[in-house]
Amino acid sequence: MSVEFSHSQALRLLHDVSLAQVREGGVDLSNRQLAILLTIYMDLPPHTVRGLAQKLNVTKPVITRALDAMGEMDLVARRRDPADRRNVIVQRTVQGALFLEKLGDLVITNARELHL
Amino acid sequence: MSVEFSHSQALRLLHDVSLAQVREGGVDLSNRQLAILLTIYMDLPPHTVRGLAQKLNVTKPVITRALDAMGEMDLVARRRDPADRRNVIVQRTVQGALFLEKLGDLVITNARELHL
DNA sequence: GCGATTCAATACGGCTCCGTAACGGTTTTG
DNA sequence: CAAAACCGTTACGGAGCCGTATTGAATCGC
Repeated sequence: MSVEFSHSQALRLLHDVSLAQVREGGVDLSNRQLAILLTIYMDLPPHTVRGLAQKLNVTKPVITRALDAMGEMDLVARRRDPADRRNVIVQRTVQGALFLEKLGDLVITNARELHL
Repeated sequence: MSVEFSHSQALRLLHDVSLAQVREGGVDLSNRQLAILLTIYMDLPPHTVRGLAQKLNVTKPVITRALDAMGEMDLVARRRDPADRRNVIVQRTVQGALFLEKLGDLVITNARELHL
């Protein structure tokens, strides 16, 4: 992308990416779910429910429910921490990695089309 | 942004933007609502319910409900088309423009921090 | 060892959104 | 000037997420 990156170019990029996702009609994540998913995949593990809740500034049930929903879609997996069995370790999945790969490609493709 | 724009940089940008929005705790739009809002503000008017439904590949009630929700937040406004009173013209609002301005700034700020 | 603490999950009532179908109001058609 | 077509909205039952409060399991502190 060029160094100059205008306001309307930023919004156009968001528009094109979100529009492509809506039109595709596939997985429809909320903003919260996306933020959780991206945090799991982009930040250093390990990820616990409590840790994610603090990072996102939301309550723990929000994380639990989001993991329920995304676990159902095989985007993330849960595992008990053997060292401290109170904790739950959130892990990546092949399905989740594929989804984010596709999402990243979508951003790059649309950015290129905008000559950014 | 540089011409080279890696996969992980794209996801990192999305992560930072969505995380900032979640942590902020303000308006929480679904992906569909965001796509509708950005279409209204980025594409050429006039915008009708039917036109938006076709553009986004969703049913009309989805648009009606999204306009209800975003109208309640003063992000968009509705007006009957005087020429053909069956149509509803969807219009921008000051509040909506401010929201998108803030969103665009968020993208640009995070892009700069990633040295894109 | 035993109470206090911490963890994730669950219960609960409420709200929003979903898709399908039906509905009134408006315009076009023949 | 009726019949058909079109537009946006509403009705309906179902599903998902919300925040708050509570639960059960595991660990810590004394």
